[in-house]
Amino acid sequence: MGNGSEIAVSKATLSRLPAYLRYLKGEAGKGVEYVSSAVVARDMGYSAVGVRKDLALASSVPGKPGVGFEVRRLIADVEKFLGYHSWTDAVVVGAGGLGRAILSYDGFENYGIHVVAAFDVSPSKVGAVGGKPVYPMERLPEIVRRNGVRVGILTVPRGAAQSACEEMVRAGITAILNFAPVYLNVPDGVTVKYEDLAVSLASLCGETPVSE
Amino acid sequence: MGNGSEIAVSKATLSRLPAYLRYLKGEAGKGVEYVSSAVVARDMGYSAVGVRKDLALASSVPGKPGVGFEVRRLIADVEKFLGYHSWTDAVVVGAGGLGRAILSYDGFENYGIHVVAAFDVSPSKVGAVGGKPVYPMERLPEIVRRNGVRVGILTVPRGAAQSACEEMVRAGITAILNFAPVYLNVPDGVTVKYEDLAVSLASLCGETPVSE
DNA sequence: TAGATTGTTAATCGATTAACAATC
DNA sequence: TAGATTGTTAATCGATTAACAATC
Repeated sequence: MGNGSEIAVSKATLSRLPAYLRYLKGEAGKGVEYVSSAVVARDMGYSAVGVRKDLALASSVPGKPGVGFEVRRLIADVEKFLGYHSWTDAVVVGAGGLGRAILSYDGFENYGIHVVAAFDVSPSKVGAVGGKPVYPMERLPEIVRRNGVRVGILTVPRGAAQSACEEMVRAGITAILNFAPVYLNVPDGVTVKYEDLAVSLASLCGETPVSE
Repeated sequence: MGNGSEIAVSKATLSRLPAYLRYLKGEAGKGVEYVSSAVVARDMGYSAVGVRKDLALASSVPGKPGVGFEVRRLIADVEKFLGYHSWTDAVVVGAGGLGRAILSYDGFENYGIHVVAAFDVSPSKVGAVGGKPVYPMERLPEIVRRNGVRVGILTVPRGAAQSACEEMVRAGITAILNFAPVYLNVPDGVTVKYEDLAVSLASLCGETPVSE
């Protein structure tokens, strides 16, 4: 679809680009103006050729032979490439510990994500957290529709996840970031991404060299 | 290393196994006793042959032609295969909103992860959350060493992340799950896994079909 | 110019898909 | 036995690595 001039970008590259961004921002903060693919590769544990291929794809300007890539321009290019400048609205469903932590999380704004509001079944949770309103669950459809929100962050307890998910889908949510450690049954056209903190941690442990 | 009888298991398979586990537990909860690769594939959006290859690797018993795999046994086998039954201790550094949410998170126990304690520089955070102690930061080395903890969960604000990370490494932590949205500089032998909530959400948004 | 570093083309590697015989 | 579903072997596909000419 589109005009056919799109560049094919591999999934693997796409998953690495946010890591470059994080690294480059760190270097920029240290006052580094140029980076070479060799240095980036060493610091990040990638191969230099891989880094060049990835960056060539996202950079608006080719790297300078003998010099490398300009850090500040590269940051802007990668952000643009990833679409972090086009804003996306999201809602949080479940205003318990994790939901509240997410409401106060300052990292989203940098990625073009705007958390609109949170929702909870419990009247005691209604109010505001981190400057964001927490509404009773009944208002979910109204607010999702009014703002045309497509993305929802699900942070309810395990047992409430499936039914909350169904409410979200009914309200018009089509992409769910699920923190509840359960499998969600969703209709076609709805994407679920599982953000299982325990799995992340377990996979990290798996990488720890097990000595004897 | 080892006795040479180890089976090569692809990274791709390893990353899918926790997803199978989540799905299988959901089915078990519904009372399903057997699943076929075709059904799993349809529900999870994989290919049936891929599912068979993955499950063959983790299952202790071959699937029965004409019937499929026994759900309960498969769950036990996959858990065993992933090593979720060998306990790993972990500490949380940073007892703010996210740190406290993780302390009360009930999902870790199922994955063989035991959160020992949390630490915070602020005296006002010291105490207990979710039945877990929160100690002042000074006690990190002592408690990490005494328990032989290798895994740390970093949930301090962005600006404090690098120095907290260094304290963790000094104390003996060799694997860090980093929730701060910054690149961490660590010595060789230390693994960092970036758990950037914003990146997860952004990548989810990227999968949302952009209409016109 | 010389040195460093780039981008590209070809070769390798790993993972997925296709085809099919084996078996409950 | 017949049908469904399995596991395996070969073919395809995608991504990474190696080799090298181009260029600041």
